[in-house]
Amino acid sequence: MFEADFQLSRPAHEARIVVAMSGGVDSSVVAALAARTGAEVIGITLQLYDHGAATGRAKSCCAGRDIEDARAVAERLGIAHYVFDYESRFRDSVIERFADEYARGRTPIPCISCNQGVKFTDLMSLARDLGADCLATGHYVRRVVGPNGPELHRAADPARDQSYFLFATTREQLEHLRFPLGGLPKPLVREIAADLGLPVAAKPDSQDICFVPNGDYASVVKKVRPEAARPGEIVDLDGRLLGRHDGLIHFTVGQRRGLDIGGQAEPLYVVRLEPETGRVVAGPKAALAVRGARLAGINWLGEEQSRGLTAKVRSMARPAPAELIGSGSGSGAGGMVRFDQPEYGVAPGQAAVLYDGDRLLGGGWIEETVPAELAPV
RNA sequence: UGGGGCGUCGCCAAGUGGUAAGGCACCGGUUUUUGGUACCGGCAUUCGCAGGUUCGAAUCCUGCCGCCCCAG
Repeated sequence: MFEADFQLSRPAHEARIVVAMSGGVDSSVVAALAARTGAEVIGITLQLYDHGAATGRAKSCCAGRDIEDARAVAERLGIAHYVFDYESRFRDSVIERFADEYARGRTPIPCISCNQGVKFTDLMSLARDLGADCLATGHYVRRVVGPNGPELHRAADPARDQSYFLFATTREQLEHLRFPLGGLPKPLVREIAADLGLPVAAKPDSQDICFVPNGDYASVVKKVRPEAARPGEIVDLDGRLLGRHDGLIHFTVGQRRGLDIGGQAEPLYVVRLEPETGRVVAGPKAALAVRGARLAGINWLGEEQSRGLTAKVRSMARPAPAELIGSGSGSGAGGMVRFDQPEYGVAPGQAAVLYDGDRLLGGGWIEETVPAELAPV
């Protein structure tokens, strides 16, 4: 049977591990693996949003049914389990920000806000209060102890890698975090769950935004920021009117479907959003090519580095050769990432995450992009 | 109310006697712990309308309707 290494600094039987349990297969297996080490294990589940509306949804997390699942798993494993109500905190730090970003014509990544705020700040502080040696989660990333301390690496299975969502993790946080699934293929995780008879073994993977029912994120934004749904014009690259839309919140850069403009020789994509005028600018795929992006709020988890990097502008992209130029020093600075080859569908509000091989060095928030036709950045 | 042109799926558009291409849009699915992309599948028994010729018409003929252009 698989034994996970929780990289504890003292004998397991003296250690206390807090596991963030969402109610899904992954974090349930983490709890099981933690229990198997002989350490004292405490499962914590945060109730994050309207559990009434989410009850019964199969592919959600952190609400209603999932909390019951987490509780059942903890019971099965014979570990302590606590549920905390973090709805208001989640609403402020994730949902409100999510809506604000869309209202500004940007495209947010709520999963990163959630990891940084609720999970790696609030939950971690809970874990500390409980005297935990570490906080373990079900993220598919690897924590590798290097010569200069812990490093964050991509998951062994690139198809499951979640490092993109963790780029803003601080060194302090990484010190206390553990990711026992980072080296495992997903099928093995399910196998472990099945072997242990965990009730969630066959539960579907979560997907889409957890607090958005039916994938209709625009209605969530409208509910929080009613003023964000202003109709406007759809124009081409030269400003010619092509059609109309029901609000910027329905679009993101690189999007093809939903423009509802026919009669074209080739597909039209959203090239950019103009919150000031309320216009959606559409153009051919070639107009999507960007050579670089200006970043803000850069976080360095590893050593600062500008050359020999690869960058991901979306979670499931293959890391593309890039360099970072004009970067200030230290975390929080701005900079410009330049891609060796053009990237497509890069939206402000998304993240550019930097790697050196498998190691995640850091990343930043995309403020604006540099079209490929313009002079090299 | 003289002349010319045009009317094929929501849009663009092939097809001029042999039994309706394609693109865009749209819809569905697959992929995916963000948005999105990509991929796969679906999408006109019918060609402005009504007659006629023909074994057979969107394609030929006649009439009507509509739109556009030129000229008055």
